Amino acid sequence: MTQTDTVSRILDAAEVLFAERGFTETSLRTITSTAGVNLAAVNYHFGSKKELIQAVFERFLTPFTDSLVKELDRREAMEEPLSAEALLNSLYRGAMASLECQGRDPQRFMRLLGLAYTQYQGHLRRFIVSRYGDSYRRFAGLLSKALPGLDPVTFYWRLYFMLGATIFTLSSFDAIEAILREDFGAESSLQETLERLVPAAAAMLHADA
Amino acid sequence: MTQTDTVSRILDAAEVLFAERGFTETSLRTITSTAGVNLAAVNYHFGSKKELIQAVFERFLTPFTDSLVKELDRREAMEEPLSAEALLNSLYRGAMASLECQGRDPQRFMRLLGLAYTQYQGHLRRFIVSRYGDSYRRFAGLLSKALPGLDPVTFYWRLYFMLGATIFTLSSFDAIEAILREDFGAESSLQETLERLVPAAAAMLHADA
DNA sequence: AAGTGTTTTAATTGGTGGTTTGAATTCCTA
DNA sequence: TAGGAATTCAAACCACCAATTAAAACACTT
Repeated sequence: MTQTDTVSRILDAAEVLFAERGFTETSLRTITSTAGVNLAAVNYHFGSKKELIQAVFERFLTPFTDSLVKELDRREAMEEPLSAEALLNSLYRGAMASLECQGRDPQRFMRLLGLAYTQYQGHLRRFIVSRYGDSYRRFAGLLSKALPGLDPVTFYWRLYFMLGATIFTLSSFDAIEAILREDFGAESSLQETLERLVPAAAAMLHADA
Repeated sequence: MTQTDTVSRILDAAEVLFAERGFTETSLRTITSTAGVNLAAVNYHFGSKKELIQAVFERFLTPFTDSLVKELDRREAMEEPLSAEALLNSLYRGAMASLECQGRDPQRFMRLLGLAYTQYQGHLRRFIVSRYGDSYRRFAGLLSKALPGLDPVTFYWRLYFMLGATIFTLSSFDAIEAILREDFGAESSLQETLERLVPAAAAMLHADA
C-alpha cells in the first residue's frame, strides 16, 4: 500500500462518513476501520482530526473552484454581456460537471458544504472563506454587474438568500425528495431541482427592491 | 431552588450552549455547571440528553407555532383573499413578535432550527415534523392557494428554497452582517433583513415556471 | 412533628474519544 | 544489497463523556 493510497483511502472514507453523520459524530476509529488503515495513520498523515476535515474540503473545493474560475474566464472572454441566469447556470452546471467527471457525488458535496456552515463553530467557514473567497468574490462581482441599479447591500443579502436556498435544499435533497415523492408520487432528480432553482434564484435577484 | 427553577435554568443554559456549539459539542457537564445545578439533574428531570434537546425545541416551537396558528385563524376569518406576501409577513412578523415578547433571541432560535435540520441522523427533524407538521402544512396550503396555477411540485420545492434562505441567513446573521458592515459600512438589523427577505421570497414564489 | 414522596447531591461506572509512543516493517536510494 | 528514511502497527494514555446509584436534603400532608 503506497503512501498516496493510504491518504486517499482515509479521505474517501472520511468524506462519506462526515457527510452521513457530521464531524463530531464520526470518530477516527470508524474512519480508519472503514478505510482499512491503522488508527495512527490519520495523525501521522494529517496531524489532527481538524486538519483531516480541512483536507476533505480542500480535495472537494479546489477542483470545484478552479472549474468555476475557468468558466468565468471563458465567459468573460466572449465579451457578451452576461445575464444573471447565465451566470447562475455557469455556477451550477460547471460545478456539477466538475464533480461528476471526478466521480464525486454532488449531493455529498452539498451536504458537506451545509455542514461546514453550521457545524464546528465556524472554523470551517473561516477556512473556506480565506482559501476560496477571492474566486467567489469575482463571481459575485460579475453577477452584480448583471443586475444594474440594485443597491449593493440588497444584492449581497439576496446572494446569501440564494446561497442558503441552494445549500439547504441540496444538502437535504434526499429527505425533501422523499417527502415530495410520498405526497405527489413525483420523482425529482438533482438535475431537475437545479433547473427549478436557477429561475427561482434569478427571480429573487431581479425582484424590485 | 424550586423544581421549575432548576428545570428552566437547565433549559436556559442548554438553549444558549446548543445554539453556540451544537449538540454533540455541548456536554451535560457544561450545561449543568453554567446552569449552577447538579449534573444528575438533567437525567432526573429530562431522562436523557436527547430528551433535553427535544425539550429545548418544544419550549421554543410551541409558542412560535401557536402564534402562527392564531394569526392564520385571524387572517382567514377576514375572508379577504390572502396574498403570498401577506402570508409571509404573517409568518415572519408573528413569529418574531412571539419570540421577542417572550424575551427570546430570534437569532438563537433560527440557529437551533438550522442545527435541527442539518443533523442528518435526524431524530430532531422527525420530532419537529411529527409535533408541528400539521400547523405548517396548513400554512403551506394557504400559501399554495395564494399562488394559483403553480404546479404543486414546483411550489413545494420553492417552499424549501425559501425555508433554506430563511434558516441559513438568519442563523448566520451575525457573520453575514459583520461581512457586509466591513465591506459597505452599512449596518443591518434583523428587522431590516426580514424586510429584504419577504419581497425576495415572494418574487421567488411568483416566478414563471 | 412524623412520615411520605420528591428533589438534589456526590461518587462511581463503563465506555469512547483524540492523540502519542516506540518498535516493527516497508520503501527507496546509494 | 546494505542502510537509512518513511510508513505502519499495536498498545497505551489520559481526558472526557452520559448515565446510574444510594444517601442526604427538602417539601408537603396528616
